[in-house]
Amino acid sequence: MKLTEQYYLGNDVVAISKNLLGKYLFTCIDGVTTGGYIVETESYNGIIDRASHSYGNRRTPRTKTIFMQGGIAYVYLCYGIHEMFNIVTSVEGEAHAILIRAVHPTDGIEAMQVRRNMPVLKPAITAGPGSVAKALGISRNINAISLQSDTLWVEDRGLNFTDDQITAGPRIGVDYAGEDAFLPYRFYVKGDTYVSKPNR
DNA sequence: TCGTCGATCTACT
DNA sequence: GTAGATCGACGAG
Repeated sequence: MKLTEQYYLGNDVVAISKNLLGKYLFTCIDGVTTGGYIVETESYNGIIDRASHSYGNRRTPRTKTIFMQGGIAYVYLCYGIHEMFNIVTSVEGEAHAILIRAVHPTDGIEAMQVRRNMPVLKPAITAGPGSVAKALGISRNINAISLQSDTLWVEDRGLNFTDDQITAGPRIGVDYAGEDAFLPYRFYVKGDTYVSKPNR
């Protein structure tokens, strides 16, 4: 059930992003397992993608994780507040990454509510990348961790969405990326309550 | 060393 | 609809 290392090594990051919809993402942090199935992703297509941290082959202490071999997590801080969780794909040096923007929770919902300080369950609990990371207990100290570990992994439980249930569109919050901001690299499940911005 | 700003979310008007 | 939060990465000098 757990996706194999091989799954993450493909060189078509956009295809993998789309395929990840319906896969189950789990974390086991502090002995608590939380997770659900992925309903929204964005692709970051290596050093030629102006929206990516790796654009122009920019290697720094922060971005070096993206350049590693696929099958690991890339976690970083944005706006000084939010941690973002990405899955690194392809082989070493390609710098492909997939941002997990929204998850439909199925397991450990109470623990997520505590982490989010959200006593009443609302769709916003895992809608948006900052929310997903916080709800799942993901922080920068699991940056570069393997998705074969027992802390963080993705499962295939046979849930599949058809093309007419999936929408592709431009990515969010990447206006600075020029032409690349318009690429249809964002995928989400049409009509799912937990998608962050259904109307874009 | 310093200044700028970001793959965002929430609360409040 | 819009402002404020809040900090580290990065490029300029």
